[in-house]
Amino acid sequence: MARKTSDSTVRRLSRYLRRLRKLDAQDRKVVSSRELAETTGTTAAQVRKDLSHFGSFGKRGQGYSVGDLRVHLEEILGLDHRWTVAVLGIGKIGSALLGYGYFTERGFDIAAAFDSDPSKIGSELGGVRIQPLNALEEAFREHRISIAIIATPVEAAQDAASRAVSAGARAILNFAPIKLSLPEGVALREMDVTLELEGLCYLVTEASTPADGPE
Amino acid sequence: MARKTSDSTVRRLSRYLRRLRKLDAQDRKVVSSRELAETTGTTAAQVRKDLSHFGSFGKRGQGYSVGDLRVHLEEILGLDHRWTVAVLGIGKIGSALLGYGYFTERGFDIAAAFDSDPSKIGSELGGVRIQPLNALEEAFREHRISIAIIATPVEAAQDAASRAVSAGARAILNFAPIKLSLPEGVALREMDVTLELEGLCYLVTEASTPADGPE
DNA sequence: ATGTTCTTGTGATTCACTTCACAAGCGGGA
DNA sequence: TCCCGCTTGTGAAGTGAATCACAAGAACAT
Repeated sequence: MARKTSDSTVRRLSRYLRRLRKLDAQDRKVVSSRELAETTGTTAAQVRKDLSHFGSFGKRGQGYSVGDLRVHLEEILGLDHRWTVAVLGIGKIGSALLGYGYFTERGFDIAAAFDSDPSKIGSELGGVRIQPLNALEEAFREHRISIAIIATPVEAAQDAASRAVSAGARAILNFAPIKLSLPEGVALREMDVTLELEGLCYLVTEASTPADGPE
Repeated sequence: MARKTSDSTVRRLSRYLRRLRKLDAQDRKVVSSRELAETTGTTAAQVRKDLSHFGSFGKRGQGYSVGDLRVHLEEILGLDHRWTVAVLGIGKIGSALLGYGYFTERGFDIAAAFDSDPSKIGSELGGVRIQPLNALEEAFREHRISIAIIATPVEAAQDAASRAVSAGARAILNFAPIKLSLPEGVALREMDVTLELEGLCYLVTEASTPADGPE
């Protein structure tokens, strides 16, 4: 089943799941596609299309069982078990990630942290000891780490990523403002603050240029 | 000119600009759509389509002038002047942002920082003094802040955002894992680490389920 | 001049995602 | 049992973005 699920669909599924977990915590039993849509910023039809891609989880006339759908989505997204991640580069962003509370709560454990700066190595942050890069291979093997978060300065990002991949990483979350080149089959997502800020600048600028027309 | 530029186009323009600045620093004079495409992860046709949306900047047979195109893009994106931003919520992420070096370098100045925790107020981080939320309106006015970065805990995010908007913010960059509701006309971009991580989990999981067929 | 080579700019086409619209089905009440 | 209100699941239609493909044009050599 389920061929070629687009990135945007996956992102929406995550949002649905987030909502479902909240509803579940509130002991809600059922939810309609309409409500799910409104609270996650999409349309009812979209919700149903997204879900129907993976099976038929609802009851006509009733809606979806919060608990069941939650379990289904967790399974679809691969979130029915915890994930172990590593952070490479313990600068401002890396440090923030090590102490970021939502991770554990959402099923992600940071098992290892790496930096090349000798003065940082050995210290502990958020309960994780910072190790030198040459400990990377062993740590990845030992903890079965499959996701690497790249938070190094831009010059070091490609090397760090390549190294993580050869050590076994199958997915990279990249905070460095650079286009990483990775072997086929390694998943990649980017988090680029300045890129998003620049996008906002465009929107603000565009909205205030009296340049053209109504709307 | 230029009606309805899509988000994805704007994002690509940012990437082109980033590349052009680098080429400019290396004293490169011209660049082809092909090279620009390869170094930013898209196709030559896409680059030309994106640019032609705003005008005709290249020379047939030659390519684009690095300097000229850079200036054009900076103007299009509204990056021909500096922007002043505020950070709301000085927890892990907020602190990281205050010290994040790339901002200044990229034309963004953090002019103000706010938190509700009395123990944080008054202290200085990255050269910015942390203020109480009730100083927000005045600071926004004084510094003409148009972009607010929301880095509060999820419960406080909607309030913080609404307040920033009524104080004059015209764009919000939201780090809190919640769908903000904002008045029409206010630009919004989201940075959600767990959402991206979950997306990666899906990709990794999908890639390793022998479930169905060959590619 | 003329031809060759190169790269842009852009209509036409293809592709993928979203929205629409409605039959199918469930539960509850009379 | 039969009807009615409600919501799902899903083909069909619509929309918008990415890709293709090629004419237009620029430089340069001969």
